[in-house]
Amino acid sequence: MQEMEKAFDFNTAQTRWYERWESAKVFEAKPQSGKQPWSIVIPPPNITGNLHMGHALVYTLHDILTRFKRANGFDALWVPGVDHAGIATQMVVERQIKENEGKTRHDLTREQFLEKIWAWKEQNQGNIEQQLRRMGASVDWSRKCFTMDPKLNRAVRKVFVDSYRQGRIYRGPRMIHWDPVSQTALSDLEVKYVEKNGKLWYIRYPFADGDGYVVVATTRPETMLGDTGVAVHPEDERYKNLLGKKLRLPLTDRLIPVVADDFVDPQFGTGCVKLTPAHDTNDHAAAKRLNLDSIIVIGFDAKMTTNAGKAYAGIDRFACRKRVVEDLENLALIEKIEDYTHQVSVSQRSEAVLEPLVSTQWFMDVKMAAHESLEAVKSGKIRFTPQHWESVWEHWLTNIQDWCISRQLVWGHRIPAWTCDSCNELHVEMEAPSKCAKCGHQSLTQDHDTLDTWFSSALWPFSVFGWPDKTDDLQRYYPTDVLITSYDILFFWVARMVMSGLTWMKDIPFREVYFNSLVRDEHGQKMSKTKGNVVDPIQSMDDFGTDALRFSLAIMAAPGTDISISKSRLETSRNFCNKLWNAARFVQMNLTPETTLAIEPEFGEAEYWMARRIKLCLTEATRAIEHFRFHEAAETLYHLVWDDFCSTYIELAKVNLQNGTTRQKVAILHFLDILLRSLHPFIPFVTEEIHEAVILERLADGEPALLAERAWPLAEPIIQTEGGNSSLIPKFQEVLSNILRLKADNSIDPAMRVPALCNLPELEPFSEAIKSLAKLESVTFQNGDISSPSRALAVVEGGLVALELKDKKDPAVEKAKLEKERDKLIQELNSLNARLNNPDFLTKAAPKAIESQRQLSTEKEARLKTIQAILGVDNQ
RNA sequence: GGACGCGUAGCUCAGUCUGGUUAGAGCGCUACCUUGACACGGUAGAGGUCGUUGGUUCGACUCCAAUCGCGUCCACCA
Repeated sequence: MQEMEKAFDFNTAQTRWYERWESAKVFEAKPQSGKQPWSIVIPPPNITGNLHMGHALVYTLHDILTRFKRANGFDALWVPGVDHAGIATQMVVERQIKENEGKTRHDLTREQFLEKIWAWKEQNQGNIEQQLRRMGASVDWSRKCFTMDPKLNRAVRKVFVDSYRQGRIYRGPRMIHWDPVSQTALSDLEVKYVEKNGKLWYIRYPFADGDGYVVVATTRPETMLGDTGVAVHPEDERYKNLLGKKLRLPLTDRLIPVVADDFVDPQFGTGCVKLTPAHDTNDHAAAKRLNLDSIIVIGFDAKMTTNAGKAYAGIDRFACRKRVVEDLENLALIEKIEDYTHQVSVSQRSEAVLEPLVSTQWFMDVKMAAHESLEAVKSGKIRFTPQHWESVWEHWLTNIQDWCISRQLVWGHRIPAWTCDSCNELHVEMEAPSKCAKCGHQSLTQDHDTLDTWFSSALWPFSVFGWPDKTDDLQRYYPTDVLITSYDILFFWVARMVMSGLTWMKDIPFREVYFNSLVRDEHGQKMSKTKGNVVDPIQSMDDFGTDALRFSLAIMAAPGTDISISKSRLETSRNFCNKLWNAARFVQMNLTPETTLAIEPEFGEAEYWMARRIKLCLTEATRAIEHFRFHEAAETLYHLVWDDFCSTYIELAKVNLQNGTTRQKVAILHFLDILLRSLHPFIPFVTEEIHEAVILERLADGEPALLAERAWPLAEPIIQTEGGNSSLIPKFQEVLSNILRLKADNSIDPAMRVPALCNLPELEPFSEAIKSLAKLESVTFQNGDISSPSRALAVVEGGLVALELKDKKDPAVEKAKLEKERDKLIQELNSLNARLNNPDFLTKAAPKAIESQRQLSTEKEARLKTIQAILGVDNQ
């Protein structure tokens, strides 16, 4: 038998056990097992990514569920994988090339650049995978996927081609968000609005004929070079007479009309809006209605085009802004300038200020799929936890716009579309066509664009199982059971998975969605590098152990609330692991080799009580996990171990451990075994380590040697045993703590042994325990009055305890304590009795409620009587 | 402009959906204890009336309304 160290050493346990589990294939799905399947897919982390607290939380919750299901007899499968993360990865590698070689991506061919990214990917994918192992994630590595694997790429092409043929995907010029830094189009979702302090320039636009001008207000003066009209509200009396008049657009030689459209807010600015259809979403829509021209004055490089005029062509848009304002000022065409805070659209990834531009891109029409997805949640086929996300879901899907899916990046799934070099005929095919279907020409060029990263993520719940092939895995594990993810990708990912699942699998991708919390710092602040308050999960695991990290996250994970992670929380969890470790160490030290789990234990009062506590807590924990109430489960088990098992049961069992029969000793082994199995999903390493040290060589025949393979213990016969007097242990606890309190109140050295008395003879069997735990000279149980002037008294449920203190007794202290308790009781009784005398309460409240209040009142009366009696004695 | 979340002990948070004992936890704090599982420990204790106001109810931290404060998301106000 190996000796257990005094403190749990998490460092060695961590690597050791993951390797054991992995090589024993504990985490691999077992389709042939005949067990009911249960599956979950990982939200694939970016290959650029490093484990952060958000990941740590998501993986912890995944793993708790997966291990829990596995232990409950399911063929549990957790599919791991990573995401290629188009823009993010390309940006990282670009930066690296710049640093190492001083080159930009334009100095490389597409192929050279791609090669470098693949090399980088090979180098980095292992990093996040290793971190997943450190977390203890029980994923099935044999089914690991990468979003750009050939298998998944085929699924992407299949969806693209079929969607195109069904008319769901189309190509055309549309106004899109252009990122001039990353040089790509973005979808609406990838746009972030940040508040910036800017100016509102009021510019005079002179009438073409005669004197006078109108004044327009703008935040972007440089776009005026592309203006093709000025709009006012049709009902605006100030400007009604101007409709149809021509204006001379300053700095150009163009004449533009004054037009009416009701999108104009007469209250804002001057009530006149300049229209730049090529560079503003609103203006673009208005120009369409009003039949105005669109003039592109800003190019994809964010520099002014030749359309902007000789004086400005080639200048960057922001430099041009300054120039335009100067020029207008020189012409006295600036009416005034106001400070103005407004929302500027930037790329969520690159933070670059975006330019709305008209560009030819690929789009996906998602109206139909959105409608079905809405129904799936409304009808309850998919359930959200917390539920309030359903309203967000509904709002977004009801107002959904077509999705811009093409990106001008090289890293990603290349669009399977080819154009004939001769006749320009478009071919959308799974494979490159050998010749043009229209003219027979053999030279075709593939579209240079790639797909939005989320396009492949959307297919994840079925592409990982080999779709479009009808594989066994797909058959068995789709739909998955649960999705656990962060709410910030509700639209990006969750909605798109549901839409594509319903479209391509004709079935939902998962039955339940649990939105995990945001992890914040110890003061509830969002973590950010600039604030410097980032808590690193790797560091946390180094300092406190993986189990401590996992347990901390789990016990804080109340649905719908944020998590504050702090050093002190991690310490608490580490201490808990250590407590469990030491309890086990104590058990190990006291057992003989012949004490095994094959032996049926003999129960006394303490054992019946402990079994009841275990059953109650395990029932609660089971229910809690099934309802994603991980914090409740963790907390319940925490107190079961610490308060019930360590503080109460072990103390009571010490006598039996020293002198008892084998059957008496084996009870504690069973309890420990059950606790280990209950806690394993939360803290797998320490429990497995203890299991090896204490349980392994005492297992009953046929039990698996690894804790990770053993069953969830709720159905154990050992904890279904009913017997004993259920009120005895709580009474014992109350008596013990009152004796200790009397010692403390009377300033008696805890080590000083004095005699004690108690008039609850049924506690006689616990006299040894009480004597040793309270360090008493003796403890006598007897019926009747035990009060005396030389004894300190305390009232317990149904009786009294007394300490024989002789002249050390401090009557003033005792009197004050009792009076305080008496006053409190009187107050409580007053309000209780007022309620019980209220006819409305008696007629309207539930009988159950009335009964419990009555009982309470009776108990309090009894206690009050006892106290009054003692006070009476003292007063004499 | 909409929608949502949060406001409970010094700190970080549970509890509120399903109204009913004395509102809980961890950390921190006070006093004491190195007792042979554990000082990453033990014992005893102090500390909140649940943002504010009003309503519903026999009864509200819990339900409703209003209000203040904080946070988040969505939306084309130049």
